[in-house]
Amino acid sequence: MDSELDDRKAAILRAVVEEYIETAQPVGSGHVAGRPDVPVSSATVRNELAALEKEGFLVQPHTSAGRIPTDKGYRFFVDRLQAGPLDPAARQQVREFFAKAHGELEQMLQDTSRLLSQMTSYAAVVVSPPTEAASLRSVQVVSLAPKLALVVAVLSNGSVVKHSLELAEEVAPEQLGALSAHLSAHLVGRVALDMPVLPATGDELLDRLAGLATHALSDTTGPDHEQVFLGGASRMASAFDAVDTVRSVLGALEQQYVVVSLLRDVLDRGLSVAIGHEHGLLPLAECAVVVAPYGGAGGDGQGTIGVLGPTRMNYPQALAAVAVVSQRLDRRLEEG
Amino acid sequence: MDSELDDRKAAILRAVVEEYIETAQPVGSGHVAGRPDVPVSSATVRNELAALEKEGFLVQPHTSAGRIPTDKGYRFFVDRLQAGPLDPAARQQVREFFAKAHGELEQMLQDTSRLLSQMTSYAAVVVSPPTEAASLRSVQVVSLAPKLALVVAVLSNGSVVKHSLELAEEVAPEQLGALSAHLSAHLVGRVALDMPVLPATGDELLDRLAGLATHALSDTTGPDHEQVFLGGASRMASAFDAVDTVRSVLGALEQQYVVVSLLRDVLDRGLSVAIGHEHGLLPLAECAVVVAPYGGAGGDGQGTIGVLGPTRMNYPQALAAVAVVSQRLDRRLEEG
DNA sequence: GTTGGCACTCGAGTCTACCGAGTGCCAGAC
DNA sequence: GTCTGGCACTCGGTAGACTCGAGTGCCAAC
Repeated sequence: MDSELDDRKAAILRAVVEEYIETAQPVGSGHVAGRPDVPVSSATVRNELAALEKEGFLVQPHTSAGRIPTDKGYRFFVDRLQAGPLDPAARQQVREFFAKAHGELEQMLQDTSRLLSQMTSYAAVVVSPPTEAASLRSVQVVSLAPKLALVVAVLSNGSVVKHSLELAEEVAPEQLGALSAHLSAHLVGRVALDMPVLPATGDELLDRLAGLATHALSDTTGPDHEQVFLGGASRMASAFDAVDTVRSVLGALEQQYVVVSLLRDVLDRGLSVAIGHEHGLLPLAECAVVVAPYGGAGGDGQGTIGVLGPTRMNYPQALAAVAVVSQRLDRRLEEG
Repeated sequence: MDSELDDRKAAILRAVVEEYIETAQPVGSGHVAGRPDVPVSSATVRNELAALEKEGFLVQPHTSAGRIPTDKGYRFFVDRLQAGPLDPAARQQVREFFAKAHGELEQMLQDTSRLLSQMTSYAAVVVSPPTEAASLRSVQVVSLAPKLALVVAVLSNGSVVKHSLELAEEVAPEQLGALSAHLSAHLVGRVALDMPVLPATGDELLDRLAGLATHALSDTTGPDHEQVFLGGASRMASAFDAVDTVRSVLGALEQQYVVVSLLRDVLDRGLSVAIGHEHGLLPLAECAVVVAPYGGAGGDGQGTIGVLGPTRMNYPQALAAVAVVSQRLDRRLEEG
């Protein structure tokens, strides 16, 4: 890495990033030179700015304009960021939220995405923990129509999965009862992901239905069945002024699998922030995302939360918000 | 009503609306005079335009510009609209969609909102049928943690509702089993909305838990528990050029109860189209909505579908799309 | 009642000039 | 050497002048 910048360059770069995040205007040497941590003249700053531009940390929209950070510039800034504490008002807001948060997991995650969005004034995403790691607490098959039944399973993390079964012939309610009992006996307590082949019972119809049901269950509990809760997408409209950018960003957010794989990818690479082109998604090239995992302690699998904003987002605030919310969510899930 | 327009005025108004919907530009007398159904000179058209403006059907953005329809102008246009047939390509698209649509109700409704959005290139909303009218097919209480249980109910329309129960003391699994049986015996087959007070069993704990559970169920199956599926919200970004409008519209769409009550309100007033200020929602003042009910035949309650676009939306297309999709959805739900 | 003609209006686009924030570079000071 | 003040230069943005053209309202004539 050539990101060995001397102290002064680092201070100047940080100043430019901070100023640009605040004003959204290209930053000139004069604005930086005034600062207490940059005790040199604007001429010196200009020389340094030129050097920083040559090294790829800054760009000039055009000659005789100020500088704007590149993705690389933001990256340098974020990497040196010591996590500042969240401001007390926001802290209080989080505390109150989790004091009141009760009831269904899904509802809470949805509300959490709203909370995060409100705290940061960017869009927020909460991905539920995958159901793979959870164990089955209950399995039941319910008849809906003569040739239609529904498998309903309750998992240890409180989520409920269901899948309809289209039956080739009519099945008597008693047989569905026997099926439910058979499935319960062999599946309850097992990890949801590995659906075993059930032992034959001698009853051909029962065995066939059991096969259908286990197949259906592994369909709905397998990977790629995370739920995505998106909050505050409308705030992306204020984050960009080009209406085209807004549309492409919102379009990308509508595709849940894009969001899920983005967050997963970032975490897999050991990052907590991905800026602009660092993640490969073209429609989100002007966005940065701040992510954190949550859960996983109780063996129930990890979920992810994230904040999505423009690359010139308020990183300290976003990092602090994501950190504190993920911690609280952790604690909450451990309590059950 | 003063909307007694003679034939020529009506034809001119229709021409202006059509032209404006197509071009998004103020329409001048010259463009209208050329048409086959307006066989008069532009001077005559000008006189009529001035009259239409005085009666409130049109406005002029500024002197010496063409005319733009008002909400009242669109209303007149829509009321005289004879429902044209959907173009064959879209018809085919719908057919294919419903041929493939299988599985869960929720998934299908979500996909339907995407379909509608794609057909019209506006945002689309699907509100699930309320669970009030459905009957209970199964009730079960499952233990999640020592002091936490989950009531899970399956309804006749295939939806599954759940509600967590926070218990004051630890309850043995056998007792939850007894509770499930007790609830099943008295609730299965009943309409979800009217939860009765269960007869006393002599077991004080059981009765107390049963009370908790029925209360929880009426909580989740009562009114205001419709699910809302929103598709293609990002398309609203292209519908307006003011970024502020986009943000306020998207913000309104994020609040589900706003959407639900908007659609319900429109249907209650016997309308299938609400334009601009006709519905009272300020953030959606520049939007029009085309709605239709679906379902309700099997006694399972009516749901609603709708298309939301700018007031200058393509009404014939939207009306046709909404009509055909709601019909198909109807048929689909009757099949089960 | 309808029409062609005409004077008028006003937004949009083009061109110009100007201002000012910002740059790069250089010569001199520390 | 490194920093700094000075200076010439660049270039986007704004404001004013001008033109163009689509559109209007009105009136006299058919």
